[in-house]
Amino acid sequence: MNVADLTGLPDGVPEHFHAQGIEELYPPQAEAVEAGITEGESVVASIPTASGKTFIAELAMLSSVARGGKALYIVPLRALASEKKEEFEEFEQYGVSIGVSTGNYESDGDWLASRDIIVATSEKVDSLVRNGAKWIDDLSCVVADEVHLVNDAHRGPTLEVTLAKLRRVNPDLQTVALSATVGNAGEMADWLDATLVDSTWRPIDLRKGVLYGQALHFDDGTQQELARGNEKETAALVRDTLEDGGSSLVFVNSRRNAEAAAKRLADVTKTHLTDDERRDLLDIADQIRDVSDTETSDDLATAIEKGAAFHHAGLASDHRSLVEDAFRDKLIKVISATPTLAAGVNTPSRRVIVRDWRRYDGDIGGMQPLDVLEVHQMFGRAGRPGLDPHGEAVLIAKSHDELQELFDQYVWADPEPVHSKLAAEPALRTHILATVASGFAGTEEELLDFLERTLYATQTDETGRLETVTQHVLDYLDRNGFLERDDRLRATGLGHRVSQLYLDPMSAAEIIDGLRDADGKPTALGLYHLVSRTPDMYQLYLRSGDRERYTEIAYEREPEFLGHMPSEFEDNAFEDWLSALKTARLLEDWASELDEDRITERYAIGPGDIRGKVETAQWLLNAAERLAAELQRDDAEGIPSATTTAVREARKRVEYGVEEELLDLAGVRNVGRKRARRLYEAGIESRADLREADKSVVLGALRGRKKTAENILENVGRQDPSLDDVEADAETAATSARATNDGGQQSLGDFE
DNA sequence: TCCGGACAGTTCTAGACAGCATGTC
DNA sequence: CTAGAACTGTCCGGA
Repeated sequence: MNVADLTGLPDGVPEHFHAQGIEELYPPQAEAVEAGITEGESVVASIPTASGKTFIAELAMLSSVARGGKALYIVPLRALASEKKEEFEEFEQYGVSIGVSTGNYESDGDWLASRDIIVATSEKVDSLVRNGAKWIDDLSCVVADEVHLVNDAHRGPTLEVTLAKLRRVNPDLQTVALSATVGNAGEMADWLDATLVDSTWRPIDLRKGVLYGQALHFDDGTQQELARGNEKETAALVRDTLEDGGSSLVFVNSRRNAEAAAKRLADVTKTHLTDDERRDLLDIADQIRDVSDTETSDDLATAIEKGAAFHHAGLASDHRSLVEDAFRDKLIKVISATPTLAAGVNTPSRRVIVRDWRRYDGDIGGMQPLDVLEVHQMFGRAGRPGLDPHGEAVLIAKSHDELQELFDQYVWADPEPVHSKLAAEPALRTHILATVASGFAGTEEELLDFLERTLYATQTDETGRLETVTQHVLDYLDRNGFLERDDRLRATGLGHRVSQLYLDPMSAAEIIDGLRDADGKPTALGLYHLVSRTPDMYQLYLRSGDRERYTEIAYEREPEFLGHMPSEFEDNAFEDWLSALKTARLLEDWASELDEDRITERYAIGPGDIRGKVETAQWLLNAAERLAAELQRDDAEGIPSATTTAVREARKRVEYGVEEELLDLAGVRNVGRKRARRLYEAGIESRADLREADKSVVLGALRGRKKTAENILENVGRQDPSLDDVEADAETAATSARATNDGGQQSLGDFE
């Protein structure tokens, strides 16, 4: 089928595709068109990565928009939202408008309603439905990317329930689900009343193989000799690709391994760089160091100078995009990564090496082989269409037996079927409340009827399981005052609040208990601990020695904690409580202006983890504040206003990462925790001071950076922000330099 | 005296969505 | 329960 044969698209779009060099549709794309994708028919496309899924989505959405409709594209990760937005923006010239909505990147609500195509995460869509966004009713087409995610115990149910709700709101909704090749795509097609397009076709050839000793065995029966002295397998593979002019992606099973591998592989890549590349890499390394001055950041920069990099969730997001971009530009020759990269933004590579195919799993306390689906996702990163002759995906065997095992287990194996995880109690807790609160079900029958529309219902034969769990969950929600049940189901004011705030009801219950328990003004640590022990916060892991260390802190600061502290003999409960304490201490350190590198060192985490924890804490404390307000309204006991004030203060402190006295200053744009502290030390203690203060003192406190200082003065609304002819005050500058060195001396005493 | 290599024992483990108000891609 | 890479510490031998 030819692009010119496509009908139903906005004017100019077929020509646009043609100009892009797309003439003949790929077979799966043609199949999707035959299934009626441009005529509003629902389709489930189960096809490999990089075989033109986005194009299928575009056909569905653009034709829908051409008919006067509105399309929604659901992405699994925030990072993918902006990537997709950029791809779709090329259609703006044909009158199609694009909008994005994710938690950290919100376009104005009304503005969003006027967009033709909206890109959002599944959680954001869920939240928009809960909050009654009007434009949801106008949708004519929804595309769900990476639907196999319904298999994920944590985030899968959200996608599942969201799709069910969207289809319920609009029964004529065209549903397009894009999935990796999975074992049971047919079941998903049944669920969504869609035509199945199931194909393993790829635009460029993918050779899969296993390395054992010196021999690389491929699935087509060929073998390649890989000369290596005492070089490690991975290094030899990377070198071989490099000599062939290609780059490699190495998947390993822990962050530490990723960092260690990058360090070692840098010795291989450094001998394969041109002078130009070396210069560009130095520049990128500098940018990396600018992102954060932690050890992780420095290690990454050092590796990048030599043409290698690591990639994992402990990196700041700026780190990640710098690495991804430089890899796409072929400057970085190899990335060693944890699975973040397999699911993340598009980073294709000539060769993919899956070094570790087992991963530690805390639930069973040992190593567990990766899912076939996961390994295939990693494989799918091999080969850049149009650039590489073919892609290569390689596993590494340590014995002859393992060679055969890996072929059977991953190379030849079909991916597992995906299974709905909806029937788990934590998932239902939040979704049942939301379903009732946003009016999708007014009785238990209606609720069960709604749940019948989920993938879970189409997959299970086991009757009664869902009913039983639903009863448990309803009891729980009733008991905690989130809903009332007689012959009907009704969410209480509190229940509505919890649903809108996107909280797990269990988190809300924990927070409410804690706030009720507070008498007087709770401390920041107490509040950080409270939110850290909710199920919505990922807790830090207790390492050796931590148990003793935090037990001691727990007793020292016992009066500060809200709610009941489990006894030391309730093993699991106590451990969890201590993990939360460790997390709370991190937040307290951050809010006490402790340097980023000290924090990463103390908790053995990366700069990205600090941002993540801080962001979550901010969100949960905001929720706590609103819950307190809600209780004030319909509860005789209420929450004392001193508590609410303390919550707000704790949230602001964690948001800016500063002590209380800097809150005013840190709110000024371009003034972060460090600059605020320097200004304060120079005697400028508030925004008002900043507007009045001697300019040379301001400049001195900001270490003579004129441009920055002018911006800041402008942002704070100073009449005449110009700093021409102003010299930095020498004494202030000297003090400022000192203040930076031992800044954040508070609360250092407890360790080492 | 210093250094590297071999060896044994120890340590530690992936990921990341959401609110709100403001101000940016 | 079902691991394994990397790090740490120690000892030895050679220069």
